[in-house]
Amino acid sequence: MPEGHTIHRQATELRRGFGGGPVAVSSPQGRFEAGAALLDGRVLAKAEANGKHLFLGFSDEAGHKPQSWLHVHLGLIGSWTFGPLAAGQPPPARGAVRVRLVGENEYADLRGPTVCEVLTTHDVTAVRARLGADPLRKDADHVRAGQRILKSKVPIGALLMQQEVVAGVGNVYRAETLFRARINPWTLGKDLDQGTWDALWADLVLLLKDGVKRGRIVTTLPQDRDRRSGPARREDAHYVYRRTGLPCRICGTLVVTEPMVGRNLYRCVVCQTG
DNA sequence: GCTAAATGTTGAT
DNA sequence: TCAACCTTTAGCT
Repeated sequence: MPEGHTIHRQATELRRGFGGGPVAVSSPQGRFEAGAALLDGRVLAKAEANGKHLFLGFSDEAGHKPQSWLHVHLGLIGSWTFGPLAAGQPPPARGAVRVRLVGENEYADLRGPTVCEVLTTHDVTAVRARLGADPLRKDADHVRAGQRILKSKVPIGALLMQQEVVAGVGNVYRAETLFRARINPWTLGKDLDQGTWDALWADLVLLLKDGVKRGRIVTTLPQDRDRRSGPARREDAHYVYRRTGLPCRICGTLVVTEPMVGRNLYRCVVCQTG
């Protein structure tokens, strides 16, 4: 379920499990053999996420700067799985493993990514330069994103999905943050004001951080859930995302879905008039 | 148990 | 504009 929070979580897990030590890199599936050979046996020096992009930096020796990077974008169905290494036993064979990392005590398998390639530090800088403000990064420039949004003739619902504007937000977060702000997703960027953008950004920071902590996306406030106490159940996690035809948690109007730039957009036409 | 759709992006046509 | 990626889950029978 890869929106930005997932990738940041995985970066942390990879850093914790493999950082600072040599990593055996292979491609059981065979589609990344040449790339794997470039990285095999080197030390994982960095693991960081930028929006939905993951960058693993490899160096020749511990403590050195990385010269080669594994760049991964999971796309729609890509995934990482992690597991402990049973002594002397290879990790379980299941599905098409594009990349396998084997460290001292654990392994990580990558399946189904859209992007999986080896880059130089220079290339990594170029990829990152194309990305917009990431709510999960301290170096995020939300003012710059706002300048772009507040003069755009594109609907805010589409702008939030543009990774060169805001990096890490996907279909779930865009639908939910716009509902929480009661904003009509079809409102053009230029028709928003600075205060509205600042509030939207603050909410995205809050939601994505919460997503990293939980490992899943929960956007509802406890008082808006069908069961108002205890942990949020899956069917209680969202206001509008994938709730087509169900009553809005606030006003009871049925949630509608309609395509926006080729993706399903969910909203409440009564609550979201801002 | 089966089928369709899905949190996203790239590259070919 | 469309296929590919190739897994997971929701929804149906």
